[in-house]
Amino acid sequence: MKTEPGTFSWEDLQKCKKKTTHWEGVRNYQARNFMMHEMKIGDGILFYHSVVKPTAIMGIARVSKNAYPDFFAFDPDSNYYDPKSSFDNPRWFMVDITFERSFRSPLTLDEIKTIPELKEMNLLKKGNRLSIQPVSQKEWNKIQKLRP
DNA sequence: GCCAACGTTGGC
DNA sequence: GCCAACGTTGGC
Repeated sequence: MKTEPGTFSWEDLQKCKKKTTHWEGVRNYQARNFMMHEMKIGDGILFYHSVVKPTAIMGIARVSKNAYPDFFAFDPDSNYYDPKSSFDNPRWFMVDITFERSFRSPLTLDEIKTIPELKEMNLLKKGNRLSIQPVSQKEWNKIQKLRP
């Protein structure tokens, strides 16, 4: 899961009550569908800081609640308000995520690029803009070895 | 700050 | 259903 640390950072997550937050504001259908259909309680998450250098995976979080309606879409005062999403027919969904552990040092995009096993990661693909991306088992295992 | 990539919108 | 215009993302 990608986030701009200026909006919501790895440190912010650790300051949350129970180190848990709802992942509101996803307004892309592919990312939404992935949350709705693929992400389940207990699944591992690589938490990635985009835009602000050094861009890097900061650590591991877990899905702690399956997808449910993103209620920020119902709030006219929210930046994430979407009048086309209603309580009865919600268009946008979110999951809850919980902090698990920080990497000793962030796994930077530059480092990821040097690792042959991670060459196929969605993160490295040109034009990739999706804020939530699947990670293969192989990639996951390799990253655990790099940052035990 | 630039710009490629790409998703969304809306007129037709 | 097409596609031009527009907005956003995000690495560089």
